[in-house]
Amino acid sequence: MAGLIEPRTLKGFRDYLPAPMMARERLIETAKSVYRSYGFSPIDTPALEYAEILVGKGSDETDKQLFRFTDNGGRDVALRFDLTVPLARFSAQHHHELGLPLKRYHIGSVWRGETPQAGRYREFMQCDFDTIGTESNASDIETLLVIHDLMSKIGFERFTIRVNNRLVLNGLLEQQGLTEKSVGVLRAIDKLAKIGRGGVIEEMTSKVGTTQQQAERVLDLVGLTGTPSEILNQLETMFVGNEVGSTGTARLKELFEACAKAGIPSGRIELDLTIARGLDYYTGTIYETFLADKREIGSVCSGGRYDNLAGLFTKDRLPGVGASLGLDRLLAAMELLGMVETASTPAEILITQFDAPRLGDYLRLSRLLREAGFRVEVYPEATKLGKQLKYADKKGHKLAIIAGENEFNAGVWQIKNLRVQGQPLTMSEAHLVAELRKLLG
RNA sequence: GUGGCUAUAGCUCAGUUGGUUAGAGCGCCAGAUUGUGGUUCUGGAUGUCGCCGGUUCAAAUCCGGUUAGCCACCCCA
Repeated sequence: MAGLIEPRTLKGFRDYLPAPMMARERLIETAKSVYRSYGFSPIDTPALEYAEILVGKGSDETDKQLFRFTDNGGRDVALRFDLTVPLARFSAQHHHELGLPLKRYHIGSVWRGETPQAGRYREFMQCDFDTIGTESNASDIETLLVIHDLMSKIGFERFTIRVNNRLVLNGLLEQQGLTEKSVGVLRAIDKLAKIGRGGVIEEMTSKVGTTQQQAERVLDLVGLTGTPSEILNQLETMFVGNEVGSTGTARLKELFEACAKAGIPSGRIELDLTIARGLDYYTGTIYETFLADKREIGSVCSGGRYDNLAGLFTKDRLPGVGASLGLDRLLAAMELLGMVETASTPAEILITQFDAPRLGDYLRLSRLLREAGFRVEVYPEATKLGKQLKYADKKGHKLAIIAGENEFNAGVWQIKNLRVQGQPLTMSEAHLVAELRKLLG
């Protein structure tokens, strides 16, 4: 046959096979339930927006990475590259009808036309949650609690949420007379872990245009060590008379104290003055979450406070705070850490089809078991039993139910536990559900 | 967007200085076992060597282009 079209996917885009897709859906379910447990409501927005809504609202980089084109009606449109800018538009448009504060979560795909690398794709999913319309530090603290619960509900024990506050950084920059160059300086500081002290100084002096002395001084301050409270005490002293720095310090102090009282294990939250976040719109608290066992993969949940989210869309001032779970990156880490189950079926029970004329009985049982809350699949063909069991084994069903003439005559069902070796159980239908519950525990 | 590395069976890869019909392991299919999986044994199928073009008597092998993956820069989830 000539003229076959080669099946292929676009650069940076990919298919999801059942096993990873099930892990992905589980992750999304977990995220939703945590968000809902704090009272965040779901919303959605269109994937495609007028380009003017998206252009220039992120960084220069995001403009370059936009998937942008003219639609059939001649409109200049683009795919969203994050969920925050759509949220800004959404808030400006709807906050009057919804009221403030607005707590929303938003799970959806975003697109960036950047060069793909491991764990970085042109289409990926974000799971954002934000609190709009309040400047209260309580929301900053709650955001951190949500991140913490999210990570532990997903199943991570060894992770740290690094916290900082832009006001502290701004205070430092103000004292060094670097306010004008803050974006470049912060971007350089953000790279400290990656390129080292010398690299950061080099970048600051050559690219950003600070003096050697300014660069060193900034790094000294940012590199303060000790427990959070020790560092905060030093900052407090340093910022006497500096309002911006003092406010940032006070907010961080309240955050650490409240988290301790709320029962977050110490050590899971770190004060790290070097995290700056590249995004220009953050103005207060900043969060980054690292997996202790997969630090190199980068932050899996990041966010922060922005005090004027929708300034480009409305004169109403809409401060907010929130964070975004990097679903695909997290999933890649979980795969590497062996946290993803290998089963490729959601069904826990396979009913084999032994006697084709008994199809009705198999289907009746399957409905009865589904009614009882089990996920049940009936094998579609009455082929050799060995083949059906092999299928169950491969797909990851936990139990198989078998019945042929012998069983039907005796009025029983046979249960085979595929996770262990051994003799199958046989029992009447009356006892079946209870036994299955026990086996699937 | 810039630079580097890579591309051989469904998957992971081998293929010696270009030389006849391109290999292995795993997986897949069938049988041993016509009522019982994951172990074992036996047999079997599968490739225009990513794609296009060039050099050559001869290309999986060399050259150019292209597409995709990976890595670095940049940025970020």
